[in-house]
Formats: sequence, structure tokens, C-alpha cells
Amino acid sequence: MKPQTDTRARILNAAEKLFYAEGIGRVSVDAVAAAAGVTKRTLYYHFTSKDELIAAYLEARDQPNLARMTAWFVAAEGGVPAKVQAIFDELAKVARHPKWKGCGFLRTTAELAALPGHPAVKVGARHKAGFETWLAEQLDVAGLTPAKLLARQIILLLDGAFSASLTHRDPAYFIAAGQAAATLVACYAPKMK
Amino acid sequence: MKPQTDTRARILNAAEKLFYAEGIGRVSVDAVAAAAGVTKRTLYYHFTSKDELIAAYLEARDQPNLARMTAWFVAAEGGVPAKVQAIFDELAKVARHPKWKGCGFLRTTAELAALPGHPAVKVGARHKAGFETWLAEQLDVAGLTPAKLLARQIILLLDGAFSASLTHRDPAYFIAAGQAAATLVACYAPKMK
DNA sequence: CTATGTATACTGACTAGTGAGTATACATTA
DNA sequence: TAATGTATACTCACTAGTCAGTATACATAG
Repeated sequence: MKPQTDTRARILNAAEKLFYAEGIGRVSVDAVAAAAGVTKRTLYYHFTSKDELIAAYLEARDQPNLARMTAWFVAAEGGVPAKVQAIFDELAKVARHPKWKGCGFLRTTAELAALPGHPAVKVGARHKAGFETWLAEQLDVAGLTPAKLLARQIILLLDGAFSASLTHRDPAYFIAAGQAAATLVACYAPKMK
Repeated sequence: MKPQTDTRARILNAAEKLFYAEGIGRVSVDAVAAAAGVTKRTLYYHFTSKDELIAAYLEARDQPNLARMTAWFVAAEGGVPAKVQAIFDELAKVARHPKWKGCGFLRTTAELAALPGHPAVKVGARHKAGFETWLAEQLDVAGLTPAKLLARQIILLLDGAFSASLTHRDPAYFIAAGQAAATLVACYAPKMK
């Protein structure tokens, strides 16, 4: 039904913006409802709890985030090492935006570290695992080995860059991470250049 | 005076435990005071605000954390690459403990991402920068170049391992990060082995 | 050696406001 | 009329921070 879909989408949209901007613990359900232009009761009609809303927020970002990464990868010129580095370079650009506040998945996981069974934590883990799997496939297809280990190490550099760039408010960490990723690829498979 | 020091230390000790275990946003000042066995008013006698208490919590962890890292580095057998890898291996052990919940500095920075000027965020940035500087020196002394870039990339792997291990509740990410660090060192300076 | 003054370290009760979540009722649409 | 969606108006626990006052120690003045 249209009204439902529309209202639900507006709530989710407001939640995404506020949760990412302020952090899930610093945003009240009232604030989300107000930003969406609905009453709190309406929000609770569409989502049974704040925890569910938080999980839905991350779920909604899962595919778009992945799609953006793969788009950068596909669009980049050169071989796979260059394409991997392109992801870091693009993220460095994004991180320059004043509204950038790190990775929403990582930050939510950090906030909910005391609640490992929280639905949002599971969504976050699934998102990160999905990207690692996708990357391993790309490396494997390109003949870069060991694809799985390499993918994991690149993910580590990526998550580290999210954290360090946020800590120091300096996108240069993404550049250094991208260089490290390229170095690792080249080091394991020097022939591929 | 002894009583003051003692009380202040008890409050700080309670804050460290609770803030790390639950996250700064999920722990009330009342809870810290209760855990320390003092009234809230007494807590506010020693700390002017919760924000100051949070900053003091990280400040108190700065030196001990650094000391633990350097101790692992010093105690490890072999050359600098092996010593670097030892830090990751030791962290993997620590991460197996059920009470382990990632890096307190990173988690606090993530929670306070909306407040870049927060005193605790500054303490976190200083802590991470301090470790990066220390590591660069160790690499430089050992003749491993480029020491600064290498140190930064190893820090990125470290922060990534904190994040990914927390996300997946799997210390294996520390092992993979340690291998990546060793690979990078070997790759830049293959002669050093 | 007493009396008064003052700084330190602390307490219980409180305020003003916010938190998540809900009982009930009114509207729209199928 | 029955289901769906939205609103007003609440509950009650909890939040950071404060008020006004107290016990103790240690000064210095008489």
C-alpha cells in the first residue's frame, strides 16, 4: 500500500540520516519521528522497537554501500590492483566531506559492542563479510592468490582506514591504506604487476 | 592527601571498567558512582562533568596500553618484523577473552564521531598518534624503510583488526593482519628478511 | 590549650528534562 | 464494517547535573 510504504520509507530515511550523523545512542526515537514528520506512535506502528529500527537502518545501507564500492571498482582503469586502490582513493574523497563520519556499520558495532546478539550487529557483520567475499572473488578471477587471504587483508586495511581517518580527521589514511593494499597484491603476485 | 587520591582513583577505576564494558553512552554517571561506592555528588566533586570523566578514562589507559604493546614488542624473539607480528599475535590472544570488546579508544571515538572537539576524542587521537610515532622509530632504528609509511600501514592493519575482530567476534583477523604487516615489511625491504 | 576560621572531602535529596514505549481514539480505504 | 494507518496524550524509569548542608582536619588568634 502506498501510504504505508511512503511513511515507512520516510521514517527509515530520517533514521539513516540521524543515526549516521549523531550515532545510534545519541538519537532518540522522538527525534527520528519528528524528522520524518510523523508521531512516535506511527513510528512504533512500522517498527516494533528502536533496536529494530537501528537494524533496519543498517539493512537499508547494505546494498547501496556495496553497490557504490563495486561501481568504483568497475569504473577504475587498469588491472585489479589499480581497481582495489581506486576504492581507497574514492573513499578518501568521500571522507573529505564535512558530514562524513566514518563507516556506519563499524560505528554501530562499536556502540553495541556490549550486545553481540543485537540484530544490527548481525547486519553489520553480514555486510562486512559480504564485501570480503565479493572482493575475494574479484581477486580470484584475476588470478591473484591467495585470493581469500588477500581479500581479508585488504578489508583490514579498509576498516583500519575508516577508523584512523575518523580518529585523526585525515583522509590521508585512506591513501596510505590503498598503497598498502596495492603493495600486498604486488608482493604476493609480483608477476601480475 | 590520601583520601582524595584514593576516592578519585576508585571512581576512575569504576569508570574504566564500566565504560569499556558497556560503552560510554550506555553507562550513567549514577552507575559509575554506585560502582565506585560513592555518591554522585562526590563524583562531581572530583570530575566536573561526564565528558571530563570520559576523557580521564582514556587518559588513564593511554600509558598502560602503550606499555603493554612495547613490552610484547621487546619480549618477542627475532627481528623487527617478527616483533611487530608478535603484537598482533598477543592481541589475538587477548581478543579471545569473553570480556574483550575491541579498542576502547576506537570505540569511544566512534561513539563521539559527532563531536570532533570532545576532549576524549583528542585523547584518543593522541594515543593512536603516539603509538604510530613509537613504531616508526622502531622501524627506523632497524633500518626498515620507509619507516613512517610502514608504521602508518601497520597501524591501519592494527585498527582494522580491532574493528574486524569485534565485528565478527573472531580473533583470526588479528592473525591475518599480523601476516599482512610482516609481508609489507618484507616487501619494502626484502633484504632484511 | 582553647576558640574560632577555613579548606577539603563528602552526602542525601532534589530538579528539570529526556528516554523508550503505550492506551485509546479517530480517520481512511477496501 | 473491518483492517489499516495515524494522532493525541500519556506513563514511568532514568539522565546529567545541582542544592544545601555536614564531618573532619588543620590552621591561627586569644
